[in-house]
Amino acid sequence: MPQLHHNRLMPLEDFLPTVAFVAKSLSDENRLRILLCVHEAKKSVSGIVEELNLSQPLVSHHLKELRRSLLVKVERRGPFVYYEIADARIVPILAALKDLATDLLAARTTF
Amino acid sequence: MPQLHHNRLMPLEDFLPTVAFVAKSLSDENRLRILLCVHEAKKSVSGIVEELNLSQPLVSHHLKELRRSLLVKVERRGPFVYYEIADARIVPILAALKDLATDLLAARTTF
DNA sequence: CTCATATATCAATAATCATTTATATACTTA
DNA sequence: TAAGTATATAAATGATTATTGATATATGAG
Repeated sequence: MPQLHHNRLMPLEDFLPTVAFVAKSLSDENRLRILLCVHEAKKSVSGIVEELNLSQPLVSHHLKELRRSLLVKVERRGPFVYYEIADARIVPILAALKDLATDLLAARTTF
Repeated sequence: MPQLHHNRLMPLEDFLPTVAFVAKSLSDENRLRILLCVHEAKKSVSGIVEELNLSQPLVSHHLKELRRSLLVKVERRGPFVYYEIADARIVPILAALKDLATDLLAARTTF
């Protein structure tokens, strides 16, 4: 088990491609809805489709993208494929982005 | 000064378009480089151009996008236009994204 | 094996976007 | 006003992407 928690010692600047890649995965509203959906509980594709009222190919497409960025985990059980959030820390990060954005908007519209 | 800090009470789900919009602004490596560049100090466009070795129109283009998402503030002084980070809280958020992404990658490559 | 269902992939389309080159605008100085 | 510099915008291009409709693959039931 070599270097545990080496992450916090590495400068942010060296990981900008990685950060940009993850941010791109978070840059679509439907993907964020799917991400929060599978954060509540492990969900099948059809479950997500019904819950979010999106087409099945669209959900599969976005799930593929979320898999590419490792934000979700997959598990096949019978004919169903279940997705769940890979790391719950993404949610407070999204909340922090929301807080920041709303503060910036509030400051912008305050005269 | 109506409802201060109303943000934390609002559910994340209601702000997914906003979050997606900000995330899109963070989804380009050059924009992230510019953002960190103007985080160090207030910088002119030409200063950013030299420091990052990007073309001037490209830097102007990305600065426009960062302005659209309110992540940077602008100030004209003489012929120079200075940009600075609008809210320093974006940096720890980026660091958290980096930590999360590297952890996910490490877990992925651990067998 | 056949059928029904769950999910993934393919093809096509329209839209968005990053980048470059060229040009326009804004400001300062002489 | 004319010239020079700083920045922004425009036009063009190639690349990526979100979405849809059709089809393929995979799994389980009978």
